[in-house]
Amino acid sequence: METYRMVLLDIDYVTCDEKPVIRLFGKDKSGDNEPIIAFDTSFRPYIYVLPHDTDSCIRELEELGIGKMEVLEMRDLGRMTPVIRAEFSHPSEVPKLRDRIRNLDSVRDIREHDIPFYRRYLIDKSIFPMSELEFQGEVRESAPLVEADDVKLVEITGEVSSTGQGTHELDILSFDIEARNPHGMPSPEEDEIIMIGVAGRDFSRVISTRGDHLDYVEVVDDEAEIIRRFAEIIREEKPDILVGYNSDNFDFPYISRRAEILGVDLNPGWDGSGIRTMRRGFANSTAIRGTVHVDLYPVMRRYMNLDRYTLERVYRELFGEEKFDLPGDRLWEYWDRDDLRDELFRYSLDDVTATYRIAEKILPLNMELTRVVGQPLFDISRMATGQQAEWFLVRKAHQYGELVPNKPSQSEFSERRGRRAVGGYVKEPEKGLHENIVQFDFRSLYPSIIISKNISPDTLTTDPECDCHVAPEYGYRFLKEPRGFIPSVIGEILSERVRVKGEMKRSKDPVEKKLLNVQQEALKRLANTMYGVYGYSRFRWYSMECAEAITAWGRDYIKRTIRMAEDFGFHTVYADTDGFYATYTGRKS
DNA sequence: TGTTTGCGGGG
DNA sequence: GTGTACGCAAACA
Repeated sequence: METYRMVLLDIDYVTCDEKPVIRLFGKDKSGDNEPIIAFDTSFRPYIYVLPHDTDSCIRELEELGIGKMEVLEMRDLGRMTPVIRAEFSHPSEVPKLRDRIRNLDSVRDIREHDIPFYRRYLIDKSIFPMSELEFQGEVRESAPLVEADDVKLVEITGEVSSTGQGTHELDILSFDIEARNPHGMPSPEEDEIIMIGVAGRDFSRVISTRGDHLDYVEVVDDEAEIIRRFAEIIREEKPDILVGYNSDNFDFPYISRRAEILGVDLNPGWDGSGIRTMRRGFANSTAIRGTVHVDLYPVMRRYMNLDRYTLERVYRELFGEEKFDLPGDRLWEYWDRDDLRDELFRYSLDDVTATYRIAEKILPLNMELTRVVGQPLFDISRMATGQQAEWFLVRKAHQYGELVPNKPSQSEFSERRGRRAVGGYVKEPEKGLHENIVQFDFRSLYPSIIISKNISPDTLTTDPECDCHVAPEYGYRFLKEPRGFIPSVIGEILSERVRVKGEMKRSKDPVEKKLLNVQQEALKRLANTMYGVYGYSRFRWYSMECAEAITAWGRDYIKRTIRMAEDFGFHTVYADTDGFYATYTGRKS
């Protein structure tokens, strides 16, 4: 048995002899950064059962065939409650049995029955994707469902833990396809792929069937060969991250369909698996096992506020330069005409280089969010910020011994929808040019209010006798003691941010300084997300009372501050939520 | 005024 | 995958 260290990139589970096997994909840090798959056969799924009566509940669960059970005390929205931790042999048992368990006479409720198995593993083992982890293991000749001879295989035979190390120089590969499109948007049913551009740290090239006079073009025989070569590059390079722009919904589905039509078998995954496209509601997501595929389009939509999110627009916004562009509907002409073809090659190369540059700029923040939230970058890059906050809280709940509330049912969801908390106080700006303006604003107003007023679903009370903070306008009461779950978590985030900022100030190394800056930025984003999620209708810790109380206190504070300023002779010209602008008149208004 | 539908990105 | 999912503007009733 030896100790291994690896940077965790991807995680999944497979079934072997009817048992689940967790597989961790990453780069070996105890070796020479080579690809490694570590697998763990010892982890089992479980849910929490809240009984009316513990003994009869255990009996009823035994009758259902639940073998392993443990009685625990956990906190449920502030109240200590006995729970039964019921273990299953396989994740697929959970959806099969949970409704029957929920409907047992002795059962009050069930919890944490919808946590994907790989997420449960990350949370329970306190390990973080894009960070280094350490484990005891033994090298194996083979691993469950792995058909590859170029990856190190290790069975986990001892404890898994985080080393706390986070630095790892990222290996990013970007890609972009071009198709011949004589009738508008290309359709994979009839329109061939003519180019695939790829770019890494110190190379960029275009794979195509033409263009052999250009040094950046790799010429291959036919379309099937373009696709095969692309999959081969991914398989051989095994980059940490593969990025595209709208690649979830365009490039990858297109490549997959063309490969299918042409009869090309693709296996770019570390385990020899192919391109997997999954339906996620309306949109798709596409994954390659081992390599983290990040579609920058949803990332950029969340990252900045623009009218449009075309690659051109986003690139201009980030770098202040124009990208080489061609009219999209005429690209096929550029391919067909000898005098225009070189421009199409340049366009392809420019697109893929732009994608790479955007990735270099944007991924660090997503890496840090991944490290803080503790879910895979693949998921984080596709999650709404509210979801990121929620998964962060699910992890914290496990750490604190708190039960995670269930997701809202369809009826709860539709009831919540449409209800909106009143927002911040706004005083419409006075028209005109104002001179000698003074400005005031609160630093992170809402997070501070949540902490100072202890606003949390588990501190909300109807007890008129309690020692409470009472919300203005609404009169909602929040216990002063003990500290609520969400205020504690926000407090943790903010003090961690203070620590990181201090370290940043002390640091002399510019690279380290930059990393620490991104770290504190990620923490700031997470803290600022927390106030909004109380009113987010899919949120597990949803509470309209909390959402309303926060903004009510916010309005109260800003209005009182404005009043005080006016008593000193200031005149407010404009105010919004957490700050205001004023002129000095010297007169009390 | 409230409710339903359609779209974004990609070539 | 312990699945089934966004958010907004425009069009419509």
